[in-house]
Amino acid sequence: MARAAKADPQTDPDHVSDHTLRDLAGYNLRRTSQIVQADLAKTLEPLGLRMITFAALVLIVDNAGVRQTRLANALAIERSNLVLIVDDLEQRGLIQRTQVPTDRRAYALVPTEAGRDVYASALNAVHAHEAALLSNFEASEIATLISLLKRVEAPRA
Amino acid sequence: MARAAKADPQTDPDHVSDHTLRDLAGYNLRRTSQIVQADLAKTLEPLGLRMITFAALVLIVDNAGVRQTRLANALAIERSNLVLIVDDLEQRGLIQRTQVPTDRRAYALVPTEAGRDVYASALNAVHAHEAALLSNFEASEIATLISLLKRVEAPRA
DNA sequence: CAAGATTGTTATGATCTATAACAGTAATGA
DNA sequence: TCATTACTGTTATAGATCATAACAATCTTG
Repeated sequence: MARAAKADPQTDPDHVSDHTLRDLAGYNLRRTSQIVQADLAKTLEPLGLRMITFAALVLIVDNAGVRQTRLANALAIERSNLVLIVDDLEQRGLIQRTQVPTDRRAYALVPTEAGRDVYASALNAVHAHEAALLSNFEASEIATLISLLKRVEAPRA
Repeated sequence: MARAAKADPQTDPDHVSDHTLRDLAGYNLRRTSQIVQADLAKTLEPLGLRMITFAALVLIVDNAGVRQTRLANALAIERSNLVLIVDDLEQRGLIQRTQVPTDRRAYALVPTEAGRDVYASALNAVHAHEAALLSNFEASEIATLISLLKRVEAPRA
């Protein structure tokens, strides 16, 4: 609990003070996000999923039949960048591109049984990851954090 | 006030439900961070600064004489990636690489007068940007957000 | 039916990041 | 002392990420 003397920022001549940056919400957001994303990536790696691939799978399972343009909008990425992500999920047999009877341009994205299985285990892994990451937080504090993050985002939605 | 009928998520057949992702702190963190970073980048662009270049300049002004390895650690980036950032700042005449008498391998990074000027105006711009971004937040809420973000990061520091 | 808009796709370039290797220099220990 | 080891800044490189433009096929609209 007591800080080691040599690590005291006040007396360590090599300490780099970053209080100016740490007063900025944007900087803290960036740093925290980087750490959590890196950790989350490690959690999903054994399942063969990247963050964005996982997110796409979740939305396809939760919204069976969704089309690519709407999925890209929901993920806030470009349609063109979604193509390879959907290719990936399809090649792994987790989803399928099925024809839309009323529009021959579009594909309805539907999960396979395997896709639903991976969805379930990936979600479990991510939930466990978050519980560990936030183990020193009260449930109400996590709710507050998420609520505040959403409110920052909301005016621009 | 009242939501337009066609935009009601409950009745809009094209609505993509993302509640599963929105329950995850990591996903909200990612989305919010992306938005804020993009906005912040626009704020700094007129000053010829990128996010990371701005952050480096701030730390050099606040820690005159800091060396590159420590600066890279403070910014949580690789030394090799810092080189071009320092090159950039030096070529703009905002900082200087000065020799360290006790170690001929290292450079002490010090701000120029111009660097201090850009620091001041960039910081003003960023503060104004954050005030606008968080205009619907109480001061205490911003403090809470920053505090929570730091606590997520802290155990891994 | 003609003009315009939309869907998924490909190609491409910009940016960002991590890794490995290197020369020069410093620190360490036999 | 001097041989080994570690550190500093640097270069080169490859991977990942992302936005933009252009395209054919298809749909919508006037």
